[in-house]
Amino acid sequence: MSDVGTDKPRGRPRLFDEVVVLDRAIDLFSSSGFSAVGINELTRATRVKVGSLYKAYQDKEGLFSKALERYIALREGEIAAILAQAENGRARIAGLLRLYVRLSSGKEGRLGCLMVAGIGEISKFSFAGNILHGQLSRRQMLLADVVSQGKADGSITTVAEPNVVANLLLTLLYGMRVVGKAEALIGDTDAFVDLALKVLD
Amino acid sequence: MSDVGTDKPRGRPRLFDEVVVLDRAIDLFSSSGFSAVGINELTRATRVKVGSLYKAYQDKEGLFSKALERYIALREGEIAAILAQAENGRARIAGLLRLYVRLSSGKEGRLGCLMVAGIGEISKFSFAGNILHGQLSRRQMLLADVVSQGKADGSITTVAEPNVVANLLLTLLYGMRVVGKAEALIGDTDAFVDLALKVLD
DNA sequence: GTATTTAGGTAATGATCACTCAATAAATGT
DNA sequence: ACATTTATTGAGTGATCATTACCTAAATAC
Repeated sequence: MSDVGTDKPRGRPRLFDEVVVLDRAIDLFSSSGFSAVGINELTRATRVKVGSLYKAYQDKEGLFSKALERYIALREGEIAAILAQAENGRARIAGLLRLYVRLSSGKEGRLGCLMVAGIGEISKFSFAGNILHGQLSRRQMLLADVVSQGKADGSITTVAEPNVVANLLLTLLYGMRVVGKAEALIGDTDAFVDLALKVLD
Repeated sequence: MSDVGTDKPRGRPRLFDEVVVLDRAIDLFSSSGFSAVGINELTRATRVKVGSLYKAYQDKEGLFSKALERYIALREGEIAAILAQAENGRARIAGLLRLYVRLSSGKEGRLGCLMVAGIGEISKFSFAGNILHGQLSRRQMLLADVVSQGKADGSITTVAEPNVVANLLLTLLYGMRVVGKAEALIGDTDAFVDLALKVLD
């Protein structure tokens, strides 16, 4: 074993835990949006001094971008786990809908979605805009893929094109995050998911 | 005729056109969010000096609230017209879905939805938060009402409760605004609407 | 050892932030 | 005419904004 890539980094090692910093940034940006969160607030929440923050992330959008990438990775991990344990395409979609109902309820719902927050200010981003667009299209493709699986395994019978179904599901997922942030995703959540699944018939 | 309420106002008349000011504010806040728009930007766009703006609206949230109220009134007007000309409940829902597809496409889609922008920063609002919550619940009730009408006239056959259907439709409408802002509401829009209407079957 | 590299910490940058105040202007009421 | 009311204007408020420069600290490389 040559342990490639494990060689010691050159300068002084980082003292702060990047994962913690990004998680705090995720929470702040999710609940208030990019512009509403100041560097002061970020330094207070992360306990990382402003100089270190700028050395590590160049600027505010750089920090936002890294937080967004971590947010996406975490969510995609959750989703992969849900997809893996479901027995067919329809069950996978049902699992995703249930996940987003949960994400859009209670405290987590009020916190909000970093993707939605980012899209709200997408016009002012350079690099972060690419991340947002990329994630939207990857999510759309993933949904279309699952719909195709469901059509193949017989659990999804709609004659609609997988891309159209995926578009509608994508819209539903992010719509839940908006409505849930305002605590307006109320009522029988099982009935809500069952109803949404009708677009697969 | 006594022309009640038409008596001349007491002091110096307003020089600026409030409708124009609010429309500019709607555009700015919709596309960037509340915190991202500065007073400077608002004075430049409206050509109203900062002092006059503050005399008229007290503070930035006051201006945002008035803009939001106008935005809601305009949209509800559009919606009322669409509902009035449709022959049954299902056609009314179809009309609303088509409206939001249009709102979520092209330049208007990129501009974004002021409701969604407001919800994104709802935690920092006092008065504006009530407007947002109120509009969400009124829209939810309107949707449930139209679904009930469709059930009564036979054009909507689902056994799901109108409230659940309304919740799903509400989620779809705002989801379209999010996805549309990122220019990701693509593909066959007629097929999209047809598919969404399946939740009424 | 010394040089190099990277991070931490702090004070300070100019710009912009939301907001206020006092003076002036233009209308109505009596 | 004169008092009252409301709007306009523009300078000025302190606070906060994102960002940088500079010095020190801690690691590796030679």
